[in-house]
Amino acid sequence: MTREEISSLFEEIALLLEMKGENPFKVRAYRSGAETVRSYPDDILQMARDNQLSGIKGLGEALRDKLHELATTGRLEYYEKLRAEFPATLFEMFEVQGLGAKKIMLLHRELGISSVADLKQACLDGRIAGQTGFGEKSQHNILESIEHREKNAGRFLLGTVAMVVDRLLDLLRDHPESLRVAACGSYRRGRETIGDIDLLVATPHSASLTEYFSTLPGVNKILVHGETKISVLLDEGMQCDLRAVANAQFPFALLYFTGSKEHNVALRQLANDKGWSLNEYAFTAIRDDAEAIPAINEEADIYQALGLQCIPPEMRENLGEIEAARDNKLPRLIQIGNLRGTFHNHTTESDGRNTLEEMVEAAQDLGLQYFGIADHSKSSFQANGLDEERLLRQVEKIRAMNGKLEGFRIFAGSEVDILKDGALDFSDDVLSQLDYCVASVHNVMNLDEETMTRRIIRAMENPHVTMLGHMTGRLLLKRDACAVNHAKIIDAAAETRTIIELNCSPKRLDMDWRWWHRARDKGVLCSINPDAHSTAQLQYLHYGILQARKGWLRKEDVANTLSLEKITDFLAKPKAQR
DNA sequence: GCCGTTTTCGGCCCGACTGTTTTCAGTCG
Repeated sequence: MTREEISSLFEEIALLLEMKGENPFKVRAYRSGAETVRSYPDDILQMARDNQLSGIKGLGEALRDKLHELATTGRLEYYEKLRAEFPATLFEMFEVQGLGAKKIMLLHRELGISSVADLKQACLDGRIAGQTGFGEKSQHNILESIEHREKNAGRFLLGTVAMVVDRLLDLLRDHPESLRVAACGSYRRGRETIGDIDLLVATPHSASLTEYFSTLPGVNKILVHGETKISVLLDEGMQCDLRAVANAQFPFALLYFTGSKEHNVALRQLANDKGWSLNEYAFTAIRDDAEAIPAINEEADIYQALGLQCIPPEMRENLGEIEAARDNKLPRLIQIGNLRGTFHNHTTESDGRNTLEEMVEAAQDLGLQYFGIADHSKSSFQANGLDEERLLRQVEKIRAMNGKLEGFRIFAGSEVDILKDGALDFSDDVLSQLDYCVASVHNVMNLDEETMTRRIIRAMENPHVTMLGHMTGRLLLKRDACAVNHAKIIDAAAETRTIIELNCSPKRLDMDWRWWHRARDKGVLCSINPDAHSTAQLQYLHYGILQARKGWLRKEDVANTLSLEKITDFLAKPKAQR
């Protein structure tokens, strides 16, 4: 068993105990045990096998024994017995908003409900309202949440898909007959959620590639299997289509399967104007007076043939990019290599998994010149937020570390909670001792649009608020964005010289790419922030770059492309002069 | 179930919100 699997197993035990109505502190012990296993900075599995676990905080005698059993036998009798007490489908009910262990067990006991499907039927029959603790409103909300869940079924986060795609592309490259491979579709366009994966391979022997693909590890079920196309269901639950084409067709297929559909329609119209048709295989002359068809080796050649600059995949949404490419006015989009630093990162001091030192080292390994620490503030109890005293101690520590660093600087900040009325969780006096601050909403997310917008703008008006964190609080596929007036907030950001964050966590990708073009034109600066809770999550920057590119952002629109010297000057200036 | 210790058991991060209820339990962050 892997560390991650053991960690999830402990979490599942916590859930099972909750359902049994066990002591909540016992439940918490398993949750924190799961976290300890997940983040322990040494080979904890080997230590478990060697019975060397004593002295690890959060792992007492009971959890140590269980960890030892898991590490040596791969099984846990305690868990298996616990698991057998409940129907397996009961767990999916936790995905319904507003339902926890208590209510799920009540519905199971009173109405025999043991799956989301049962639950939906019971709502439709009106059997939920009237149960203890449930009324009409609860029944309505449950139904709404189930429908939301159904609507998003079969969609996946960009970050989830990226890992699967990387693995499959590597396997395809391994095949001796594959010449070029690529992922297309909404994945290549950097959409924040993905329906299914579209892969493309150039090969002289299509059939052997599709055959090979059908045998790859992770392929769960074959849906369609032809000579040039195969569709499979992967273990992760997503559908994946592979097209195998001749090398000469590759650029056309790449363009066609990348889309978007609307973008392709517009391109075909341009081809028609030249007397050609355009499909996934080639240009074909369709009129006697057609222009000569140039040689096409790359996707860029197709755009050139149509009289366009090559349009980056992220921009292909038919939102003005074709006109811009025709007029030679495409923006020079930001690239990952333009980033010089990043703000909004967490450490073990609040709810991160790595220490300040580890996070800084990871940032240096990435080649960054500066790194901002913004742990949670005191109101975020659930995230172990820092109070004034702990924050100022952290600032002191950062200042001391900076004294020993050459050509690299740590900026001391805070992710300060925006309270319900728009006030901040720290006084101006405390905030003024920081290098910068990210202000974010973490609670009372259900205000009406006007109140929420006013709340956020009030926070931005504070002279110490450098940037606004994850503007809408959305959790992709899980929780809708808060009601906010984007346009008003963008205007206020321009007015108050407040940076807006592009939060790169694949769960958030917030503010949404659709608004960045407007923000850019208003002169609002962006900060591409990973919201990293571990060293590994610094890689989230890649997703942020994709979103920034979708939003037409250039290097000069993003604050953390500034050199260390320039960003230092920038932060030292009063907000109004930035 | 863990921790700290007043070594044998009591305390364990807090608060808002919701929909129920008629004073509060459950959920969520």
